[in-house]
Amino acid sequence: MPEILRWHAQLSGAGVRATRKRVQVLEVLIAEPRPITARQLHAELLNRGEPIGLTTVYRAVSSLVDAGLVHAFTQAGEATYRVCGPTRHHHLICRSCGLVLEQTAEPRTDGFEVEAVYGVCAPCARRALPEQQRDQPHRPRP
Amino acid sequence: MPEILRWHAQLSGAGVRATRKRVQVLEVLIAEPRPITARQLHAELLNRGEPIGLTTVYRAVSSLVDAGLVHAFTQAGEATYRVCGPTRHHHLICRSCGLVLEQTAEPRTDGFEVEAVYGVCAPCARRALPEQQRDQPHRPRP
DNA sequence: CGCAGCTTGACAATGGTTTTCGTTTTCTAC
DNA sequence: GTAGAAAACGAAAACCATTGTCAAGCTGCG
Repeated sequence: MPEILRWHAQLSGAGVRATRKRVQVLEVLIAEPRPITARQLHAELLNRGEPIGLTTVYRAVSSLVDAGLVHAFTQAGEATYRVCGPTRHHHLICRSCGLVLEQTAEPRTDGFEVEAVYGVCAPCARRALPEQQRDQPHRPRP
Repeated sequence: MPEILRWHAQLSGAGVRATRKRVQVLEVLIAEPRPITARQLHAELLNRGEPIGLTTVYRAVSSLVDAGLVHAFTQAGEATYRVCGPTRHHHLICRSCGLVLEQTAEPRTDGFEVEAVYGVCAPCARRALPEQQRDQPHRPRP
């Protein structure tokens, strides 16, 4: 199924009209390789010459999340958004660089239905603390 | 090593004094089986007849997180806190009931250093959607 | 056309968290 | 013990992401 048809199917399936503003928000999200905040979305749309209100951006991403086209993350205490595929999956999110990987394998650790895994990706882990103590528990990196 | 000595060792190791207020905050956290918010911590301390300011609670949990005694989570958009063990580990957090499991095994999915895994625990998963469609991608449960 | 209902956006309100700043407590040196 | 310095404390204000309000605009349908 072509992407654009899938969008409309998923939107209407969730009772959400594919309005101009919502599609514009979705287009920005599709172009972004990693999760961005509502304010960044808003700024990017204004950059593109598309007048839109911040309130509308918040409502659009909310609709898109409800429709299953977009996934919401929490990074540094604020919500970020990114498009995600239609099949069941979970995400690996690097707390340091913001990289997101979609994983289709089902880990089911201890019976958990895993939705999001936060951690530090291999390149960021190598970059940080290359020679310092490594066995400290959960010291947040600056 | 007795718990109380470990606290002091970890606190002083992070350059944090084991003051009366911080110890009281830590005691409440130790008694709580799952993560609680700063406001809940504050209310519980007032309940116990310990006068403390909300600002101090925020600063105390921040110090305790820095010292590695407490781990911070994000649930429903606000920060929650819970004591955690001294050894390297990660957490499984149920988005539905707030249950937290400490895991010491290293999953290292795709080279990630896993810190926190958000999902739905088995009892909550059984309770929700027992017969409805199960293969929807990431539809947030109400 | 004309209505009903969804959508939009400026503005206000909310609420968790942090900053400010003056006061109090704690630690260290004597 | 006492003094002085540094850290901790707390009330109030500031901050800021997010949500609510409400009037105006748009869309589809009879």
